[in-house]
Amino acid sequence: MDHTAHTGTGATSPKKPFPLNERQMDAVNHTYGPALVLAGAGSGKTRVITTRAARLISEGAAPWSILCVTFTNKAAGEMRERIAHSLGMDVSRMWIATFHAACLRILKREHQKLGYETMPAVFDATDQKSLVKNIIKGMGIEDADLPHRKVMGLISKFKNDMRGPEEMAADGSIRAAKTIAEVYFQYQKRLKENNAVDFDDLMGLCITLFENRPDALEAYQKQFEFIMVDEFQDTNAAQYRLIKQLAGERKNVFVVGDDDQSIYRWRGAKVGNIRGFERDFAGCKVVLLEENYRSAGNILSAAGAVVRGIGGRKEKTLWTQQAAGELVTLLSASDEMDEADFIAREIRRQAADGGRRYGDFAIFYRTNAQSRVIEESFNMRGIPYRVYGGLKFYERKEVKDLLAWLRLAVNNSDEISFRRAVAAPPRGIGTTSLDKLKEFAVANSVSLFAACMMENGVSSAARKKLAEFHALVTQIRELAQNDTAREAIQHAVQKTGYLDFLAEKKTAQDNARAENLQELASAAGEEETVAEFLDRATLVSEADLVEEGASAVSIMTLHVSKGLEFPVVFLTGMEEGLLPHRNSMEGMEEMDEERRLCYVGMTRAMKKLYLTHAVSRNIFGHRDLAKPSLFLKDLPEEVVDPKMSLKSMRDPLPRSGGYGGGSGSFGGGYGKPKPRWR
DNA sequence: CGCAGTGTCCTTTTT
DNA sequence: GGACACTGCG
Repeated sequence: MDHTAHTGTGATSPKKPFPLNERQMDAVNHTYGPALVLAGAGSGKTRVITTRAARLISEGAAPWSILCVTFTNKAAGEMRERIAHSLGMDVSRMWIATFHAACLRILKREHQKLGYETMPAVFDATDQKSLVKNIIKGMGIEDADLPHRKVMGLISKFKNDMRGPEEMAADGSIRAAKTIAEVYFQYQKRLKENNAVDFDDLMGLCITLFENRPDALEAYQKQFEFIMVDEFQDTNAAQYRLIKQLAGERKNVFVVGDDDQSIYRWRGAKVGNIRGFERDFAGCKVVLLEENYRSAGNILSAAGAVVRGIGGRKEKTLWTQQAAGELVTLLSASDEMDEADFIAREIRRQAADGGRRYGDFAIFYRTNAQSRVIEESFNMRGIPYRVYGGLKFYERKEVKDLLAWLRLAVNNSDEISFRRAVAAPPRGIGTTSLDKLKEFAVANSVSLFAACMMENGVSSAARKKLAEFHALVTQIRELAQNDTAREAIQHAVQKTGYLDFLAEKKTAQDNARAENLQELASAAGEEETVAEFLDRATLVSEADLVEEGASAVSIMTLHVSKGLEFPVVFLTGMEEGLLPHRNSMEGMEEMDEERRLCYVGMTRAMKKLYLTHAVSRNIFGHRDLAKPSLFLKDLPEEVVDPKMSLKSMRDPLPRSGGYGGGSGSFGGGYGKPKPRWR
């Protein structure tokens, strides 16, 4: 591949013209004991990790003695490939995985030691949501008084801090702590009844296992002679604990991170783990990677200015041997349509000139809701694009419905899947029958599924239907045991009647849904078991789906963009309330995280960076005036080329009020208001 | 019991 | 402009 198509992780181009620099070599050659690599954006950290892993193996380490934890499955796959390529050998026995996938793998072997007779199912966000809502409802509380979103967030946060319901109840800083703690308690109980675990439990259970069973811990400590952790700044307390457990006395832990790219604090990530590491692994080797191989000089200066003022950060100054390159274009659009149109025209122009391909461009935004306008503009002009995130493929209704059948077939105790499958396609079993069935199941301590075949007190018509349903699931269970995942899905689509159900309706949406089911079948491997496929389906992330060198413009949130790189980047919606987001503008810590998010987006750009903002934007269906983001004020004047869209010049202020204190000015940001638009 | 139509609340960011 | 809960009809 000669063209600079984007690659997935910080892995950068497959073929590096430069040899490793001195500091990179220093890190690569570190063998025993703890090491902390502070790696700035684009400083070649992936290369350091893969080169080191390859070196360890070539010097005699067994592939399976290396545990390498990454942030996305995609990063894991790429690292594995690069190591295999550089060694010219099979490294499938190396442990390269996300925390979640690695823990799942451990639990598959060890779940019985934790009291699970059969391997529990992994509930995803949607399943969690149904469960939590169900519990809240069961407690007789209105959802408005206890938003399930908030409850889920708190439960997750506590789990990631390894704190239980009791600790939550006692936490004075939380409103309605007692009630939410009760939901937490019920939630754990119900998970167990469903023979299920959630994402956070994957880590929590491994920690518990290692705490309670020194023999198990010792076995893994012995196996993992070398541990490497990528994106260390985004590890949470539980993950860090796990690393410490596995590192044991040997302490061969090599972590790579960048506190400037810590953007998951809201999810429990602790940047403080970097400082914690220096304390817990006293005397660890510290390597600072500051040479950036990705971005042109002006991009780097602009990005650096955004995070410079953040308190308590590890001082790093990225530099590059590359030329300054083009100026960073700062576009003021009059509204979000105008913003989208500018981007679309700019991309089409550059693609038509032959200088760039559509795959060279990426568009980032803070919230998923911002994608729609951009899509519309692209559709109008026939520009190919792919949106990552938003409604995820595996969370679409039809996909979830079908997966529910498979999951129920594999795990008969899974009540959430039962309820979903029994209702899709509709088969005349409604809330009344299900309530009765549930009552019976609880009274007799059996699963809903088992209750179908018993004297369950449901009306006879419904009972017949339940028995039919039971038979169908049993049939699919047999398919699931004998067929490959792909075959099983194809059969299930037919047998459940789901395809016929969609075919009857014939709306455009139903056709799309039928196609999605087809896509689901092709997503399943031909050599994969159903159980394997279900695990994979639960743990895929958005970033995993970003295609290498796609011939379409990539559109995604800033969070998804982490680890990627593109020749041309548009960072949109640079407005107060959006970036920084209104919900994060209160606290200092939150604001700093917004800055880092901005920094992450900017540092994805290799050759050219555009920052765009709109003067007015439709939000919740109401048009609001938006001030340019205060982050723009930090940009050094000499690297920025401010522009106004033609529409804005004609009509810069559609309503009274202005923005940032005056038309054409950015509130005295990077110097005098002297727009040099062309 | 299922569905379509109406009204309400919204929305950060995701492994 | 959308997800989702509720309602009232067939």
